[in-house]
Amino acid sequence: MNISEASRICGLPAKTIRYYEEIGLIMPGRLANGYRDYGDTDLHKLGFLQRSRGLGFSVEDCRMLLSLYEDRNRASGDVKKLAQDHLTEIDRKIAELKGLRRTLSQLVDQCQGDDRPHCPIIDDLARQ
Amino acid sequence: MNISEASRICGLPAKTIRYYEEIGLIMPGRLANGYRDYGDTDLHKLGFLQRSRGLGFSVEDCRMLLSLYEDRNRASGDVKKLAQDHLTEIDRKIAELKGLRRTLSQLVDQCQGDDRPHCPIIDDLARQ
DNA sequence: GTTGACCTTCCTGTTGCGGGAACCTTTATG
DNA sequence: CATAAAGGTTCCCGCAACAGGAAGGTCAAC
Repeated sequence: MNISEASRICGLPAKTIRYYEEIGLIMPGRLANGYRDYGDTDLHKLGFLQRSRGLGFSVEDCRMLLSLYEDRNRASGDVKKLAQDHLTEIDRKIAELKGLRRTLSQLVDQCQGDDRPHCPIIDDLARQ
Repeated sequence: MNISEASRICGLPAKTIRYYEEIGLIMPGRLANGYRDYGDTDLHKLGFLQRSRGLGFSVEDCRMLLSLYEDRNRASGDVKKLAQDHLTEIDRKIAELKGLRRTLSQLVDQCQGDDRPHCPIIDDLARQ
C-alpha cells in the first residue's frame, strides 16, 4: 500500500508519515521503484501513533509508547508512569492557562472598549 | 544602561532583549563602543513587553499592544478586542486540554500499573 | 599586562511538521 | 503512441520564541 492510501486510512498527512520515518518511528518496506510500501503492521503502528499524538503525547513519548506496545514483556507500570507524567503536565498547563484567564478577563471586564484612549488593560501592562 | 542591568530590571533575559531588537520591537541607542544603551523609555517598553508576554500574548500581539500603548489617540476598543481574542484562544486551549485530561485520566485509572504486561492504555491506543 | 567579566555578532538547535521545488513513475487519455 | 495529469521521491526553507555556545572586541581591576 502506498503512502497516500496509508495516510487516508490512519488519518495522518503523508508529510507526517514521512517525517515519522525520517526520525525512525516507522520504517516501511520499499517497492522496486522506490515507493514506500505499508503493510498491516505499519498501518497499526501509524494508527497507534495517530491516537497517541491525539492524546497530546510528544513524539518522543510516542516512540516510547510504541516500543512498549511492541514489547510483549512490558510492565504496565511503565506505561502508566508515562501517562501519569503527561497528565501532570496537562494539569500544569491547565492551571497556567486558568491563571492567565483570570487576570486577563478581569482586565477585559474593566475596559470600556470604546473610541476613547483610556484603557485599564494598557494601564496595567504599563504599570510603572 | 547596559543590557545586563536592563535585563535585571525588566526581568527578561538578555538573549530575549536582543531578540526583541532583532525583530524591531525595541531599538536602544548605542554607545561609542557599540554596546547597547537603554534609557527610561526603553526600560518601560521592556517592562511592558515582559508583562504582555506574561499574559500569554504572542510577540506579534505584543508589537500591536506596544504601538497602542504609544498611541495617545488609541481607541480602547482596539486593545479590548485584542485581549478578548486572546481570551477566546485561551479558553479554546483550556477546553482542549480538559478533553485530553478526561480521556487520559480514565485510562490511567483503569491501568493497574504493575509488572504485568496487560495495559488498558496500550489497548486503547492500539485499538484495531 | 594580564585576568576575568562584560559586551558584540553569528550560527545552530529546539518541536512537529507544512510548503514547495526539482525530478521520477505510473496511469489515463486523445 | 505520445503526452499530460496524478501520483511518488528527496531536499531545503520556514514557523515561534528564544537558548546555547563560539569567536572575538572591551573594560575595569590588580
